[in-house]
Amino acid sequence: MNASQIEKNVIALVENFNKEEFVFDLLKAYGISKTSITRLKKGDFNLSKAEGEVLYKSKMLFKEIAAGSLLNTIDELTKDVDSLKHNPRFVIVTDYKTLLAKDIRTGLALDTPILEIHKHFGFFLPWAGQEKYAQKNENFADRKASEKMAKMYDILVQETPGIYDDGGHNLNIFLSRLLFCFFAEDTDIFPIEGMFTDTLEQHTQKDGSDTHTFLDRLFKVLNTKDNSKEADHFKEFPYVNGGLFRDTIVSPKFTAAARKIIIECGDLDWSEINPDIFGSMIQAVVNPTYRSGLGMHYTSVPNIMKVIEPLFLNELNEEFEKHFNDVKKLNKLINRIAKIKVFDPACGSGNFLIIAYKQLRRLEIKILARIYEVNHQLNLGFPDVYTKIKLSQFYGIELDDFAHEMAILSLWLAEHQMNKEFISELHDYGKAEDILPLKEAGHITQGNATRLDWEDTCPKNDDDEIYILGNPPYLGARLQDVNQKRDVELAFRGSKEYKDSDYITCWFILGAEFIRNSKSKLSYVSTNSICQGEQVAYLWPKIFDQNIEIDFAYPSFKWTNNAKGNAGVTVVIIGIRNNSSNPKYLISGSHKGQVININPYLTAGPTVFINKRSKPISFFLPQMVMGSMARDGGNLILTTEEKEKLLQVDNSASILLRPLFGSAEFIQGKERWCLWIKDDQREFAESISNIKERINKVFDFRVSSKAKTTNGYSSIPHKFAQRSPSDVEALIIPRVSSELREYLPIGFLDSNCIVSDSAQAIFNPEPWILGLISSKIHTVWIKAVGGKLETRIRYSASVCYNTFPFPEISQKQKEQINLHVFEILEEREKHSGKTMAQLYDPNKMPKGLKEAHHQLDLAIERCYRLKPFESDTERLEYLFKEYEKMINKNTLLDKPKRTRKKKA
DNA sequence: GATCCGACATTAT
DNA sequence: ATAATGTCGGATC
Repeated sequence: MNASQIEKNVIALVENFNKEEFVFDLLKAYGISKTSITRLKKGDFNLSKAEGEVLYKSKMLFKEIAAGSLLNTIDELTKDVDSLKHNPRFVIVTDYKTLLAKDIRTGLALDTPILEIHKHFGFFLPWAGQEKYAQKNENFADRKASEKMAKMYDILVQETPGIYDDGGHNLNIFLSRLLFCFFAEDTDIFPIEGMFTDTLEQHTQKDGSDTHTFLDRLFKVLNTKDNSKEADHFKEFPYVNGGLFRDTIVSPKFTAAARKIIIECGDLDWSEINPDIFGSMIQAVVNPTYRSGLGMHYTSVPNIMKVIEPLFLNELNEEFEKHFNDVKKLNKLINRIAKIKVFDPACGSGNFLIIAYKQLRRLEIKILARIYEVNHQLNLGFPDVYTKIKLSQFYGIELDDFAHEMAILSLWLAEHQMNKEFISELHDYGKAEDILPLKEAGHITQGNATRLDWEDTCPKNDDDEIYILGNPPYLGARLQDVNQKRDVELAFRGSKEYKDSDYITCWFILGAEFIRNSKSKLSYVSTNSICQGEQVAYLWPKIFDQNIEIDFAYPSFKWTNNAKGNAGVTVVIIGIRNNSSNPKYLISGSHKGQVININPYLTAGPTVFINKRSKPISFFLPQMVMGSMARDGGNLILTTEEKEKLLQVDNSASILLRPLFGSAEFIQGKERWCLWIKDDQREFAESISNIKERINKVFDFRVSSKAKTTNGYSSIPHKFAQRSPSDVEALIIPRVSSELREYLPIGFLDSNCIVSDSAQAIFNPEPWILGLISSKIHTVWIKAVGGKLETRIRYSASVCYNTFPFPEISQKQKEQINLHVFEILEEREKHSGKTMAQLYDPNKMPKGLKEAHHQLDLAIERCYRLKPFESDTERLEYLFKEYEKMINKNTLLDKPKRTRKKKA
């Protein structure tokens, strides 16, 4: 069935609207067969047992509700694990007035009056096997143009030795000018369509020998007011200026091939180019590491909107709604908008600035249209209007020279596009000045934002309304080079915590200083690492100390954009402002929840910083250590096949082999082995040639490592670099594991096993310790304060275990908990063929095991207090209070440790 | 000597 | 392709 037929069907459905049959009619409209629908109605296809729900495998989960909270219902349903097992493509909720739907695969949402559903018929096309087309062809023009430009760039660089001698600045300006010409000749900036490419083609030699002189001359013409004395074919070109053509640069020499490709570039339709992201794509042209993904790290428009809306756009829109009928106030609002400064201190090719610019221009259009409407009703005249928003309200800093050129250029392109929109939306009275000669540009500075004084780029007056935004670079502490390390050190003003902080913290600290005691606010897209684990206590006290607070946040979500390759990172969006009584919001998906406080873990609780510590705060708990770290280049570790092969050659080697348990081995039941050679066994070990070879390889690996500590371990190539106790029983706790499980998959290993560094261990453990660590209340703590690998649970001794507040319990209580632990082990034993991953699969966990855990949870929580806990929020708040108490007690006993608490 | 993290890395589906 | 889910070893404490 084709799309237009489906549209007709949906229109017919609306015209003959029938409440009882609605969902079935809808499916029918998309070509679902009659028999399927009959069986769905009868119930044997309906996988849901709930009243008013229809769950149709891989198609949809539908629910009708009485009037009320549609939004809450759809939120709940989209999280309903049992239903999602059946892979419904859409979740639909309706009260038969409004219909909300969510596309589970793409995350797109629909919110429409049910009688207007035909206007959105495309939303459900995937039922008919048709994906939403727009997505696939998005940015086609940008991509095509980028690919062509990349080709031209390669040829130029290849054939022009010394082109980089000035660091590429000359070439960057040259490319930027070319792009302007391509764009100008297709969008009425130049008086004749295609005049740049045509003139070049007609007035240069085919062999490319004079292309550069032509371009040099043309660029001069574009920078000259009076061209009357120029040759005829140059005369028609206008005066551009704006700084773009101000400086004299030398165009690179062209070959026939290079000239040909420049003409091909010109023949593309550049009017389709989208300045929002075009700059980022073109940037990839000169940045080889981004080449394969074409603009890998540009921020997608929806994500930019997530920053801009709560930062200032929502508030401006509310102002507009509030003064809808008051022309005076509306004019005042426009004047306010015309003074706002938007500042991106890591602007790249400017996409945040461009989107912000466009959004403000669109709001201005809306306001002007409304003013016109009111005046019209009052029979008042309405003079021609021009925009009051100027590119000079937009500020940026960017390290990369080419990107900074692109930011300036893209802002001009955006201005031109918005002028067109202004005129067409406000027909009759909306006017725009000629774009040429280019006037004010955005204030984009090239340089290292961590070292520059931001006020040199974006001057700050007392009553200025400045919005800082952007997506500054992330780089973990171990991945920074010396200069970047120094950048962070300077930003931290000498405080030692810089050493383990992500590179982006520079932008938070400098930004906080910039907005302190002013009307300005700030919001970035950031790696979520700064809101997890040890880093929280490094960065956030420095922000909050300046009387600054988090006013909105989007907790962790996965980074995506439309580029070919996506960066592997999970991000958050954080907005900060000077302390205020205005509301605060935690936002996720379509849900926006008002909360009393947002703490640096981006949850709604009180502000507490959990510092990592080397000993358990609950001092009577046994020490937890990391498993043994090989640092062997893989040479001391063997697969089962490798082990078998080794034993076939020499069976006596078996005394040197031990089963190795890291996280994957323990959770997923994988089998690996390691060579565990004691010093007095080394001679024997080296008598076996395969092992001797492995030891040599370990030596080579360690010697050639760039880490000094690893070099040191080359003296003991027969052993793991760092070894935790062997020949004792162990409690193993995976260092990284899935966040989807209800309980941490932990367990006991016998004394022959070696725990690898991908797991933590407690040696010679008492059984009740397993009970403590696998308890619900402990998991709540881990998930709140622990580090994460993206969103996965990352268990560490110093952040998770040593900080966990647990009361000192009696021997009798321990024995009580022991019994529950034995119960759990017994339940696991009943399914001995299953791996831990299977046993603890949140959907398939055996009932008995679940019940045993539940009983354990109750017993553990009774150690804290007799009154049962009602919710995880309550558990966490209680734990934070206990933590505070213990910290204060410790502070009295020994040297002070930093901890603070703010208002709840 | 011990560690927490990764604009990630690798395996399932 | 996308979804699921944890390695390995550096630089720092």
